[in-house]
Parts: sequence; C-alpha cells; structure tokens
Amino acid sequence: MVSVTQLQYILAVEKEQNFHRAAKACFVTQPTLSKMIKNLEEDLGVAIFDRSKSPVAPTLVGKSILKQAKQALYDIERIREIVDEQKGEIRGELKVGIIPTIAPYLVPNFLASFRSQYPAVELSIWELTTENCLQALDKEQIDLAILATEENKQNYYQEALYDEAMYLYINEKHPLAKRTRIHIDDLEADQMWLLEEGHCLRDEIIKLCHLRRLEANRPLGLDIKIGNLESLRYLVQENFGYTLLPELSAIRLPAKEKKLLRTFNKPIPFRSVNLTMRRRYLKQASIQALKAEILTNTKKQLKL
Amino acid sequence: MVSVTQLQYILAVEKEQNFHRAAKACFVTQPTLSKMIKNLEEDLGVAIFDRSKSPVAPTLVGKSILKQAKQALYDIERIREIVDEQKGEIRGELKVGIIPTIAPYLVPNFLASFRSQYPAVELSIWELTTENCLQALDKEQIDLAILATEENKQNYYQEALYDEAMYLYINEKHPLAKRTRIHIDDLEADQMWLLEEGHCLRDEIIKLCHLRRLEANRPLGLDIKIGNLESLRYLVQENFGYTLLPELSAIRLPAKEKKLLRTFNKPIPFRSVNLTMRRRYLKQASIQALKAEILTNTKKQLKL
DNA sequence: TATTATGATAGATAATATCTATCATGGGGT
DNA sequence: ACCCCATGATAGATATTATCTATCATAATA
Repeated sequence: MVSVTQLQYILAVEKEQNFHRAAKACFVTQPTLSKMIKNLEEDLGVAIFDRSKSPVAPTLVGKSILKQAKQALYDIERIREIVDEQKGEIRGELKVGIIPTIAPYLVPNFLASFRSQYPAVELSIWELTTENCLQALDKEQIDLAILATEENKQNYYQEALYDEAMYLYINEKHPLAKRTRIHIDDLEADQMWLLEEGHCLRDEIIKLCHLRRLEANRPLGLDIKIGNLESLRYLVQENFGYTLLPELSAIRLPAKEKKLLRTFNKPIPFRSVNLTMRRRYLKQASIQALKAEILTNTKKQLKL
Repeated sequence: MVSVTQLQYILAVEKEQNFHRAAKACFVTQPTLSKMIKNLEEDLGVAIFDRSKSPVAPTLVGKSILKQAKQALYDIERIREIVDEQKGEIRGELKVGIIPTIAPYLVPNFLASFRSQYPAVELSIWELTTENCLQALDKEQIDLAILATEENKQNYYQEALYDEAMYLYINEKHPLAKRTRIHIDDLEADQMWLLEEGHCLRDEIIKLCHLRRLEANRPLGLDIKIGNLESLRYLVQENFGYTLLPELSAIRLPAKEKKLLRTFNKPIPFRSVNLTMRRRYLKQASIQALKAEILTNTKKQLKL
C-alpha cells in the first residue's frame, strides 16, 4: 500500500537530488529511505527515479507521480489545518518574502501588533526581489510574498492589498522643483535615478513615465547600481535630478526631506501591492490574519 | 503522523456508521480500528466521531476532516492510476449504472466488443433509475452512470454521448396512425401511455408533449405501473393509444412491430444521453475507453 | 432484570520501518 | 592506470507499531 512516508521520501529525493541528503532531511538513514522508495516502486511496478543519472533524476512517470504525491501530501497537511481553524487557533510557521522597496516601510506597520496578537505564529520575513520571492514560493521556502507586480494567474494566487501613490523626490535646485503643477509626462529619462535591474519599482517607473529602457540606464551619464531607496535619495540630493518614491516610503521621511517631495497632478501615478501565494496554499488562517493586520495599520496612512 | 490507514478507517466508520461493521469492511478487528482512530484523534487533538450518538455520527470538525480525507485518499489512488495510464494498461473494476430505458438497447452494442478489447477491465452493469444512479455514484457504489438527464454541474461531471430521436409507437387502429405527417403537438395526454414515476423517459415525454403532470397519470382511465418499454408496447397494442419510443429501442423492433412506428415532422423530438461521473473521478482511462466503444458502435445506428 | 449491541482497554503477537555494517559501481583527479 | 570518493544497494539485527485475542463498561431493549 502507498504510505504517507513513502511519498515524503520520494519528494525529499526530488528536492535534494540525492538519497543521502534526502535521508538526512527526513531524519532517517539512507538505507531506510532507499528501501522505502524501492518498496513503493515495486508496489507500483515502475521506477520513479533513474539512479544511473547523476544527480538522480525522476523518470517520466516519476515526474507525474511526484506531482500527484505533492497534491496528496498537501491534502493530508490540510487536515491539520482544518482542525486548527476549527479550534480557532492561529499558529505555526509563516515565512514571508517582501520586496526591498516595500519591506522597510511596511514591516514596522504590522510586525509588533501582529506578534502580540498572534503569539503562536512564528513569523519570519525575508527581503527578496520579486524574482527570488517567486522562486522561494515554488521551492516552498516561503508561504507568502508581498509584491507589486501581477503574476501569472495559472501558477500563483494573488489578493490585492493596497494601492500607493508615487511621489516625485527632486533635488531642490532642479527647475521642476519650483513648478506648482507637475505631470508625470513632464519627467525626462536623463534626469531620473532608478534602482538597479531586478527591482520591480525600476520597471514600474519606466512604464509609468513611458521611458525607453535604454534611456533609463545612465542618467546624467552615470552608471551606478543602487539597491535601496535610501541611497537613491542621497543621489538625488547630491547629484541633481529626481526619482519617484512610493507613498509608504515618502510618509516616513523627516520633515527636511519631505520638502523635496512633490505630488503629481491627476492622473496620480500609483502602484498596486498584493499578496502572492502558491495556487494550493496552506496556512490560510495565518495569512488572512496577517492581511487584516497590514490593512488596518496601513490603509489609514494612504491617500488612495 | 496522519497515516493512510487512519484515513481509510475513519471513512469506513462514516460509511458504516458502526465501528464493528467498519472494521469488518477494512478486514481488521474492531479494537484495531478503534485504536487507530483514537490515535488519529489524539494526534489531531479533536474528536472525529461522537460515540455517544447512536448510530455514531461525525462531529462538526469530523465532517470537515472526513471530506478532506476523501480528497487525500483520492489523490493517493490517483497515483496508481497515473502509473497504469503510463503503462498503457486499461484495467480494474468498472461499475456502471444505466437507466432502464437505455440499458437493454445500448448494452448489447458495446458489451462483447468492449470485453474482448479490454479483458483486464472487470465490467459490471446495474440497471438503475436516474435517482438510484446518482445515489450510487455518491456512495461510490458505481463509477459511472449513463443517464438521459442534465444534472447539477456542481456535484457531477457529465460528458455527452449521443442524441436519439423519439418515435411514435401507435396502435394501428388509432386515427393518427393513418396520417402521413404527425407533429409532436398533435399528441394528447389521454392517449399517451407512460412509464411509472421515477423513469426519466416519462418526465421527458411529458416535457416534450407539453402535457401537464396530472393529465399524464391516467390515460384511458387506467392506472398501471409499468417499468419497461416492452410492457408499454403491449399496452399500446392491446389498448389503443400510443407512446413514444427512443430510437435505440425502436431500431431493434421486429419488422411486424416496426409498422406501428411513426416518425415526427420537424422539429423531431429527441433526448440526449450522457455519461455522468463524480466530480473527482478515477478510472478515467477505462471510462474513456468505454465511451469510445459506445460511440463507434452506436452512432452509426442513429439518425441524428 | 437479563440481554444485546456497541465501543474501549490490556497484553501478546506479527508485521514492518529503521538501524548498523558492508558492498558494488562509476566517475574524477593525479 | 590507479586510487579515491560519492553514491546507492543489500543483509541482518532491532525497535516500533499495527493487529490480534480476550475481556470489560455502558446504554438501549426485551
């Protein structure tokens, strides 16, 4: 008979691509794991892994079996969750990936209050780019990502969180800084400072301002790789030009820096922040609790 | 850890509503089953069954757990099926329910050829009314039903098989029998012989002829409960009046009886026959093989 | 009150998952 | 060509656990 343990073992081998490492991950010895997998293969009458390959790789049927095994284990884990939900208990690990242009400004909004309200949830937060969040979701390294991009509906499940307006952050000596009415289309590529490639805010701004990618690479003739908004602000302060800041980061600026902010005329540019999960996602209760916590603490700060 | 066996045991108890019977159905003794279920309940920290009720009934969480357990076991069974599919093997039990106005005319069309082509499939066929087919599907007593009614898409999954025209079967002395052009609306309730309640063909004819249900109960002042089309034909032969016969049953009539058949003017009345399955259905390969077999052997006989 | 049906419990036994120790095989590197 | 290491398989012993038999407790029923 197919057993839960057998399914766990084959998934471990798929993940680790190695019987010894898989055994370690399952807290058993390699012969145990090898035997169990062999039992399963004999029971089903097919080989799940091709051991002659290096590293070991699933056979063709093996791939289908592994996929189905994931589904089955998900459904079994889900039983525990159903029990917790009925008990009204919100507990367990919750691993969250957040992109760097949101994390520092959003996390302080919910971290303390969430931890005091749901002490049984072991929350861990990673600052990861969109691409790395999606990979981590796939590998089940995180349960939830907070992103500002729309992802393929087939692979991921998304829930809207909030929209945040974009502000112009501009060197005070820049001619545009004196204007009272600024439109998004007044901005020019060679004046705009952007984060390095891989940050979705960079792509978002390029889209909002209708810049061409090539233009956006070297404002003022400089080529500097910047990974956070702090550094970007210093660049604007020191080197003329401007950049766009999302609302949550703008709110937290000290009064002195707020003078460098300008709002746009309508249509006000904005970006949409969402929760992104795997299609079959567990920990629904914790995730919904976190969502509620974020919304109550954040929405009142936002204009949109 | 939640085990496959535990899930099987709780499902057996749900089905049998009794620990002893459930144990018997699982081929173990009652203490074994009781112990395993207790282990599971202690592991989850909730009671799945309320043993004080008679017969034992699932608790509120229990119901959710049982539902999820079904899903999990389905997924595990599906692994075996994936393996069989990859091997190209079409095998296993296939239990089919067919309504009485289809069974005798359709089964001979596919039975012999299906059995010779797929000898590894253990086919069993039940003649059941629509209602009983659906119940049997729910209880997993059958895998597939062949029906002539549309069912709730939420609970069941249906695939169209074929449409069959309806023929008028009429007493040769009836005035309508001499007409060359007959329209479905020419028929009258007090001349129409119908099957007893519970047969979908009865309801279908009432709908096709726009009869009111009350009218349709006592043609010619008689109240006779008839469960098959054979008897219905005798009634028409002996007692004046007429009835409607579906195409497959009409085709097989001996030449002498075929003289009592009349075709309708357009729009020709017809009924649609389909395969009905549970939403999560196994044995897809066998079912699709059966479907193909039915279609190749039947479609050429039909006009529509 | 005795009887039956039902599920729980205790202790023995059988089945099996796991362990330790060892072997076989196939690259890489020198 | 040789050795070495990484990798997975195998054999036999051990630990775990699913199952069995026998018995008990309880509630409904005759």
